[in-house]
Formats: sequence, structure tokens, C-alpha cells
Amino acid sequence: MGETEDKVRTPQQERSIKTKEAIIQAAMKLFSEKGYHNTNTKQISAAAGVSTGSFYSYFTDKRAVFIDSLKLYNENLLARVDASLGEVDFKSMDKHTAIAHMVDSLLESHQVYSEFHKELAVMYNSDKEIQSLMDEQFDLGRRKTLSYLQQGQGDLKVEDLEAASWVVFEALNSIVDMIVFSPRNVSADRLKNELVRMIVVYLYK
Amino acid sequence: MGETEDKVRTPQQERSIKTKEAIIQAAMKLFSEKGYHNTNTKQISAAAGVSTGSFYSYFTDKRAVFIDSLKLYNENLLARVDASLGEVDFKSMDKHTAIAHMVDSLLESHQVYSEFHKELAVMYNSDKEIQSLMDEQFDLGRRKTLSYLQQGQGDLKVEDLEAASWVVFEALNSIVDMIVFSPRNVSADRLKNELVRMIVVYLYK
Amino acid sequence: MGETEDKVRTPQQERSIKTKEAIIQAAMKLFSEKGYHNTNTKQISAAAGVSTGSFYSYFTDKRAVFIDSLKLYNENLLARVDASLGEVDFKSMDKHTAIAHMVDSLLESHQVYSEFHKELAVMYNSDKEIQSLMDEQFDLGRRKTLSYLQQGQGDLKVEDLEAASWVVFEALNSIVDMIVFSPRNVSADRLKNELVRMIVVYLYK
Amino acid sequence: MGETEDKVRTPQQERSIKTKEAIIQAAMKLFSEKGYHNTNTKQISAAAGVSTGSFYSYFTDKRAVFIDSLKLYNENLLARVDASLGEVDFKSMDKHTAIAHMVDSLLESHQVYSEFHKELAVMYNSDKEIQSLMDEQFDLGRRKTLSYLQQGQGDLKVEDLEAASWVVFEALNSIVDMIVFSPRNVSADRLKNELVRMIVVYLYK
DNA sequence: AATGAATGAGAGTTCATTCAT
DNA sequence: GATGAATGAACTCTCATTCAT
Repeated sequence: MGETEDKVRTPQQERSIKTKEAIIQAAMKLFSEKGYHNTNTKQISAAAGVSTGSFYSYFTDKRAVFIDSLKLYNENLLARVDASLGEVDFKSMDKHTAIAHMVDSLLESHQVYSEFHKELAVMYNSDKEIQSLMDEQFDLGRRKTLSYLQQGQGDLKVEDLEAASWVVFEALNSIVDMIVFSPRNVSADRLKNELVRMIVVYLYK
Repeated sequence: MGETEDKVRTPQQERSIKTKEAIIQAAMKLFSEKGYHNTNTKQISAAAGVSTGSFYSYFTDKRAVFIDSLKLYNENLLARVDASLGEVDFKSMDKHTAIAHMVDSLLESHQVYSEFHKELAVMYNSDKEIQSLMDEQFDLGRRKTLSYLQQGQGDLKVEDLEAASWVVFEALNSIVDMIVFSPRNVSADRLKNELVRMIVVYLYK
Repeated sequence: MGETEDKVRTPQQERSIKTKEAIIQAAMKLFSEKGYHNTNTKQISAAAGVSTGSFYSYFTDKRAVFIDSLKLYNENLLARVDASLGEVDFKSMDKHTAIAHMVDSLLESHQVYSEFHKELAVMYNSDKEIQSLMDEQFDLGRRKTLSYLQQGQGDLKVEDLEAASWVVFEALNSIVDMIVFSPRNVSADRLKNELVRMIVVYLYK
Repeated sequence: MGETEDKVRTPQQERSIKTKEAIIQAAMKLFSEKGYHNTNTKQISAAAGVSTGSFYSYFTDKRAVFIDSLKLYNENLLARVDASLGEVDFKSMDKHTAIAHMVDSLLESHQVYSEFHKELAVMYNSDKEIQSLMDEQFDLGRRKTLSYLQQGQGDLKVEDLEAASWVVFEALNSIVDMIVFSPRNVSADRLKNELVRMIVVYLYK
């Protein structure tokens, strides 16, 4: 960042910050609607109400605005999940209700930015930095899940809790994705019910 | 007299068939290595040892060769899983061993074409036809899994077996993917062990 | 032609002649239907029932088959006009009937190969040889017209008959074209009637 | 938010307007010299001194620039004919002089853009929009001619003046074309003289 | 600082022609 | 002689990025 410091503006003035955010929002919207490869910088700039020239004074390139969109997405998603999980007290519930609550909050989160979430799958393999941002996010989620589960630790029957957290979190995420996105002839409720049962039976006595 | 009659060559001569296969192989390789969006038809043609003109006499466009690659991948994968599952008798094994065998055969399959498999995730959302080809493949896999599981039906404790098959198959696939692809500080064996346990405990008495 | 004599076959065997004619016919049909630039050699070959390779043993290139189509068109058109004009005796008719008969025979000729005729306009400027073939044809037509008109010479009032033949033939051709091709809100009969009147009044006492 | 909103630049800045005009001029020149089908967008761009990218920000494709060239040509031609016909008073002339004047003004117009004019014949059949633009232009010319001729109405002997206007205008145009373009062994003056005589004798008592 | 016109490499695609079989 | 697969130059069009104003 030392050598290119005056190429890309690091916004300090308030207006500048707002412009940058407007670009990120516009980009997120367009990436969600049409995908990264079908969105061009001219469209992003126009949607954000700035010129293409300005776009390039806020971001080095198109990839950079995607990365910032991803970071914003990650922050929002975490906040949302935190809020949702924070509002309940695990100990005062039975396990099934607690896990069901967790699944619901994941379902809700996946639905809010569902299109952007889809686009992430497309981008995952295309870039190391994107990949590691997403891996970090996954890991953060996994650790949160782990600590959530550990609230009911007295009743856990799994021994390798670390491995279990990977397995459970991946299962939760992928099956929630499936519920949200895949066409099926089986209702979401039935799937959710089985998912919750699988997790509960697996983890608890 | 139709408009599209002579657009795409339907190979009849042996040479022609070989050329078509060479193009598909080359395409699969490049899509796996660099991704669909970073591979162009010139590169595919060159890798297959043919001219761009030839490419376009076998395939209408880049998308078409991807679809043929996908079909080939699907066929190979199914054959591989069938072979692997067919060689064991579920009834003569305890549940844990049987499911472990299944996970092993999925792991092996995912490893063979691992890079192409990754690329599929990228492409899933980009095209209706690709999506439905993959959905079909998923469904076929799910139904095979279901019937495999039903061999031990006497001991099943799940009631909604249809919903269970979706949940189990998605969990299996995504966690196997994770084991193959994601960087972790937890060994594959530990993850595999928990995965098998989760499935067994969930399904059987 | 000396140096390339074995590149392009000069058909002597009967089958060979038939093949060449089949190609010309197919080409004419396709050029008429879709235009020279939208017809490719593969389509011509297929329509003629030969391979592209064979096409090139009968014609040096695509242009050559167009030129042969043009020659055939010219021959057919002349034969048709000759037949039509030959069947009447100018002297036994009044001038108006005679010119009307001539216009009718031109109208009929233009209608038969109307689409190919249109395509000629497209090609006229693209090639010197095509241009001179068409110019020759025009001149031949003009001279025939001239001699036809001269049958009623006793009554002609024009003095510069040579210049008149250019003017009359061009007027006839272009107005007949207009009648055949252009969309108007004036009936063909009214136009034909005026055309005939214009020619008659101009030429004869 | 539309799909095509930002595809083609609508020039606002002065520089932009100049660029668009430069492209049209360059295109007209090249179409005239080498024909539409033998001119490509790269050549047009180069001749206009811009990049291919710029070309495509002003015109959707090659056809679009042809259409704009045609419109410009039509405007210029009409202005020229109007100016030429406007400068004389029909009533103060005898018929022969008046028609001769008209032919002269057409001759002059056809000579200015003669090559582009030729190319129009080529393009007429290739495109509905081009066709109707040319038809409109023809009709406009025909109606102007008609009203010009009607200035001497007292002496007209034709009854179906509408049909006559089609016939006369087509004859004028095509014969003027022939005078300008076709190689002959008859002088332009002799042809012009006969053309004028034909029109005068046909129309007037 | 902001603008948006301009750039040009590079993508996908076509087709007249050649040539191995 | 015939075939049709193969060739590759040429073409249209796009878009991330730059730069004159």
C-alpha cells in the first residue's frame, strides 16, 4: 500500500466515505442480480451515481469492489446471526427448540442476501483472497456455533467436539442452502425437521 | 433445408469422433485448472490439438462443450460410485462399517475429478440447463443412497425417509467436499469418523 | 487458364456435366433465397448433393459459381424474351399494342427469376467481370429492342435512334422493376398504361 | 435500469459530436469506395481516427452507421435538389428548358455522391429499414417532382398524373444514373436530349 | 476532484478453401 | 475422384482501464 498510496483514495472526508459506500452497495446489488461476470464497471458507476473515472479513484479494479462487497456481506451476516442467537437463552430451552432456533436464524440470514450468497459460490475458486475471506467467515461461524453448542455441554455425547463443529456447521450450512435454493418435491418444514433431528440426536444424549 | 442443419458436425468418421473427445477432454482439463470464465475457446482448441474452426464444427459454443464435459463427468462419477457400492453387501456388515464404506467411496470419487467438481459449484447458478443436469445427477445419487440405506430398513428409526434422504445425501456430499477441499487443522479421519457417526446415530436404532 | 488447367475440372463426361449443372442450379436457388453473402459453399454443395471438396473441383471459388449462375440467368432471360417477342408480328399491330406486348414480356421475365434479379443489383458493383457480363446483357437487350422498334421505322419520329434505344430500354427496365418490386399505392395496370403511353408518344408519330 | 440504457452513447459533449460525425464521414467514404460488404468496422474506425471501442460506443453495429450515412445522404441530396429547383421559375420557361433544368439538377446531385449512390442500389434489398428509408426518399422526390410538373398543369396532357409521376420520376432517376455511371459509346448530351424530349412529349400538349 | 470519451487487447465466431484419407 | 474434416485469417463486438479536459 506504500507505493500506490495516492492511486486509490482512502476516504477520510464524509462525502468521500458515502460515495465509497454507495459504490459498494450498487455493486452488491448488481452482482446479486446479474452476477459478477455480467456486471461491468460502467453499470456499477452509473448505479452509484458516479462516473467510471471516479470509480477508479475509490477502487483499484473491479475485483476490489467485489472484495469490499464480500466484507460488508460477511459483517452483516454475522451481525444478523449474532442478534438472532443472542436473543435466546440456550439453557432455558430443550435441545430441539434451541437447534431449531439456530436453523431458523441461518435460514433467515441466507434468505436476506440469497442472491449475493449464490454469487459467492461462483467466485470462491476464482481468487485466493476471496477464498480466504470466505474461509475465515466460515471458521468464525463455526466457532460461534461451537460455543453456542457448548452452552449445553453437560448433555453432549460427542467427544471430538472440534471435528463435530466442522461437521455440524457444514451440514447446517449446506442443508440450509439446499432448503433455500434447490427445487424439491419435499417441503421445507419436513427437511428442517429432519435436519434438526439429525443434529440433536448426533450431539446430545 | 433447416437453418441449423449443418451447423454442428455429428461425428461419423472415426477421426471425427476422436477429435470431439479430444476437445471434451481438453476442455475438462482447462475448466478444472483455470475455471470456465478464464478458459477461452482458442485455448481449448489448442490444448486439443485442433483449430478454432474445428472446435466450432463440433460445438456451437463454449457453453456446449461445458455441458458435454458435465455429462461425461456425471457418467464417470456414477459408474465409479456404482462400482464401489456394488462390491459390498450391506446386510453382512454392521451399520457403521457400511456407512463408512459409503463415505469412502464418495471421498474417492470426489478426489478423482476434484478440480472439475469444484468448477461445477461455480457454474451451477449460471445456466438453467447446467443446473438441471446437476439437479438430475444429485437426485439420482440421492435415490441410490436411499435404496442403499433401505437395505438396512428393519433397523431404521427415521420415519420421514424421503426427507431424510435429502438431508443425508446433502450432508454427505458437502462434508465430503469439505474434507477433500477445505484447509483445516483437523484431520480427515477425525472428520470422517464424526460424519459417519452422525449419519448412523441419526438413521438407525 | 494454362497453368491451372488441372485444378478445375472442365467436365467432359456426362455425369460430370450434370454435377456441374446441379451445383449451378443449387447456387442460383440459394443466392436468390438468401443472397450471395448469406450463402456459403457448404450449403451450396449440400444442396447440390456433393461434398465441399467436389465443389472446388468444379469451381475455383464461390465467385466462379456466381458468374456461371449469372451466365445461365442471362441465357434463360434472353431466350424467354426472344420467344415472347418472336411470337408476334409488329407490323400487323398498332404501336400501342406492340409496345404493351413488349412490356408484358419484360414483366413476365422479371417475375420468373425476380429474386435472382434482385441479387444482381447487390453484386453489380462488387466485381469487374460480373459488371461487364451484366453490361453486355443490357446491351444485347438494348440492341434487340432497337431492332424491334425499327420494325415500325416508317412511323418513328425520333431522329437519334441510338440514343433513344438507351433511353427507352433503361426506362422500360427500371419501370418494369419498379412495378414488380416496389410497394406503391398505384396499381400495376395504371403504371403499365402510362409507361406504354410514354414510349409510344415519344417514339412514334 | 433498462437493459440497453448505456449501450450507445448519445453525444452531448462537443468532442463526442465531432467523433460521431467523423465516423459517419469515414464510413460513407469507405462504403463508397469499397462497398458495404468489403468494409469492416476496424477500417471505419481507423479511417475516422478512433478506436474500434469508440465506434461501438456510437453505433450498435456496422448496419447502424450505414443507416446514419444514408440519412445524411438523403438530407444532403434533398437540400441540393431543392436549392437547384428553387432557383428557377417554371412558368417563365418553356417546357423543354424547364425539364432540361430538372435533369441537370438531378445529374449534378447524382454526381456529387455518385459512389455512395451506387452502393445504395447494393443495399436496397438487404434490409427492411434501409429499404423503407430509401422508399421514403424516393417518394419525397416523386412528390416534389409532381408538384414541380403541376406548375405547368394547364398544358399537361396526361390524365393519370399520379401514375405519371411514378413513371416519370423512375425514368428520370434511372436514366440519370445510367448517364452518370454506365459506359457507353453515346454521349451524355445526346442521352440527356432524348430523355428531356421523352418527358416533354409524354407530359405536355 | 470529477467526468466520460477513448482505448485496444482479446473474446467468440464464421467460412472460403485445402488436404489427408 | 470423392469426401468431409481441418484450417486459420478475418470479423464483429465487449469492457476493464486510462487520460484529456
